[in-house]
Amino acid sequence: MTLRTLAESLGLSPTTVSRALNGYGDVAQETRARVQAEARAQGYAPNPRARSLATGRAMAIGHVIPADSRHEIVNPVFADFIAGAGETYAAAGYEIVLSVMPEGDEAEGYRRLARSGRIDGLLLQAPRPADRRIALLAGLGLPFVVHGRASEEAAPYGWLDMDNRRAFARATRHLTGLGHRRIALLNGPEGMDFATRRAAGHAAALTEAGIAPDPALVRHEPMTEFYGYTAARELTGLAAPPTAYLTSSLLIAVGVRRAVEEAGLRLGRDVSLVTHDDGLSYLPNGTPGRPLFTATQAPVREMGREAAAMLLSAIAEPGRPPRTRLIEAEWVEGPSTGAAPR
Amino acid sequence: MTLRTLAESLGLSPTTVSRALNGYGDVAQETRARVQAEARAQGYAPNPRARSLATGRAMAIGHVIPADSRHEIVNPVFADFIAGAGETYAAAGYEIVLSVMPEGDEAEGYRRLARSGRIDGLLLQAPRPADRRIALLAGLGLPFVVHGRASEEAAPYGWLDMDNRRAFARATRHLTGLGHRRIALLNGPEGMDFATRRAAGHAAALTEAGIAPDPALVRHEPMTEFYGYTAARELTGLAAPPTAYLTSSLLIAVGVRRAVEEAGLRLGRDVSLVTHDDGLSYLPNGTPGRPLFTATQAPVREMGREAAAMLLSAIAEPGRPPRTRLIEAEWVEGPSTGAAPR
DNA sequence: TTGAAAGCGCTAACAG
DNA sequence: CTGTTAGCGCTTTCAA
Repeated sequence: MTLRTLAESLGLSPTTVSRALNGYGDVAQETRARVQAEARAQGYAPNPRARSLATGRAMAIGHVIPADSRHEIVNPVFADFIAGAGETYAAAGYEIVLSVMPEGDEAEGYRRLARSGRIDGLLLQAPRPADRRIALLAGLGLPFVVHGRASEEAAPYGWLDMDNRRAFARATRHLTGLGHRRIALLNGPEGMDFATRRAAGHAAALTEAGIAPDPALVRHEPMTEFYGYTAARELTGLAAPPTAYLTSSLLIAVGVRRAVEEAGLRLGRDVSLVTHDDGLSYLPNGTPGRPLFTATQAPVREMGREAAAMLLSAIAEPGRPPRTRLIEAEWVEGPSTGAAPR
Repeated sequence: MTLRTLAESLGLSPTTVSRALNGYGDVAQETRARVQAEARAQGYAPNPRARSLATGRAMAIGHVIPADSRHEIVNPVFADFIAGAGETYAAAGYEIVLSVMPEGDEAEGYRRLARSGRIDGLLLQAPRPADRRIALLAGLGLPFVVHGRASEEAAPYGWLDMDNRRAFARATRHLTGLGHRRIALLNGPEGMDFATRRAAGHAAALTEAGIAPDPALVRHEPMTEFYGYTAARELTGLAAPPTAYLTSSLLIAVGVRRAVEEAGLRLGRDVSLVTHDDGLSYLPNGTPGRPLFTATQAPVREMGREAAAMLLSAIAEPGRPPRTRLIEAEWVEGPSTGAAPR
């Protein structure tokens, strides 16, 4: 079932059929109706490969996974983000092409991807403060949007980020407001832009409260329960242990809760905890209205939808200056905080 | 930079250049070397769209995400599986096309995807015991491999699954061997094939030990910490509470641990727990050699690699009877079990 | 309002 | 061993 066979069975030329189907003007109402009816009846679907070759548009967006990755797709944040983006793409007729980028020559990988013509745009995730991929992609002329930011990148580029600094400052302020002065930060991996911003927010709020940031209370690790557990164990064992914890993910918080309880303390009474939470469907912070932890919550799925929309519009209007969007995290009160330090 | 311009700059015909580049025979050694050198020098990369149209192969594999999904990509199991599969695809020059399937007319969605020519094969995840998608895809003639099985599907089809029944029977047997007689099963969502098989393994091992399965001790829910927590709370409150727990995921186990500890019991002493663990990089069961929980462990990433290989070979040799592969879970001893019931 | 013709960039018979 | 010739299925000028 090709455009041509369909045209023949209608006694029309492929041209007319194509125009009728693609909603171009200059086709008689009646002809268009006939064509559409026949197409539906025969179950005709245009071949995207051919269409793509003819139009030059791939109708697909690239998302990249580093091959070695423990931080990308495997982190449910990215999966939820992609799921959200996928909804937007699907509505616009775009597919997602997931590219597994071999380790090593990253630049060449991106270049190949751009040249390949398989995708019309790229969504970049997990940027570092001085991420080279941004200059690279800008140079390649492939439209892209970054999920997160590269804080040290001077040139303008499109991004959508959560206000990490503000969320962590707010959480810290909440804790200083309760009288806490030793507030540990169990952050994500060092070198990630979001972790840098979170640390900055924490430090700023401490300084604001007249507290000198204590490097011994700030940790950077992959965001797993085990890390939260071991870090909190060590911290509870300090001569002057923290009275409050700020954690970068629910899993870290789970680990902290465990260590704290093993140390004979109770969360929300002896020790306070605020965590960041990406609102993951797979890792819910309790049930709605009944959170497990006090948290700053980001709508990751929604962010995926929105980033995708930004990218699609960048593709549709090349030349436009890139847009940026900063999302505010919500504040969710749970039982894990509220207590003044003992 | 097209094949033609490259050919012109070499003074050869596009045909020869194409053959030289694609490793066909019938090209002089020297010509081939010259062509390859020039291609590299000019940074030539063939246009996959054109190649795809000419060959009829898309060089891409489809993975489907239901639009409503809380069970698919958002579950890190699927993400890790896809990451593994992606490695295999990448090595063979294939991309992953992630299709977000709108809710509702699923069948039509798959049909469209098959007709679209965007993909050469499909990897199906999260099957139900009587999953209609299998007959549908078989009818469409699109090669596919199922991650998991549809137990009630009679016709042969390719699949790769973990031996859920056996893993859960083994875990249960381990617990009955310790003398436990009230062994709760906190399973995954009802209706998923894997959950059905896990329940069957649990029941079989109980029966084998002369214990009548107690429906009150078997639960089905999404695999979150909250579920593990609430279910275990209820179970610890029973007149005759379970002395051991078998859980379908690490997050459930985390919830159980919490409920159990809140009830004043200690895991591994007062109460035993064995969990299933998919070996996720994002949700590690402790660190290697130091697990948090005793577990049956499946190598999900590796399964992804292998399923992808099966699919690629099904694509390469159409007509071959479909292959199937059953993966054994490993047994990992942790501190959460080992105790006889009190 | 419709159709003919010329590609999009590549592969694959078929000759030479 | 190399080149000529047709397509793959669709879009898109340009004429009619």
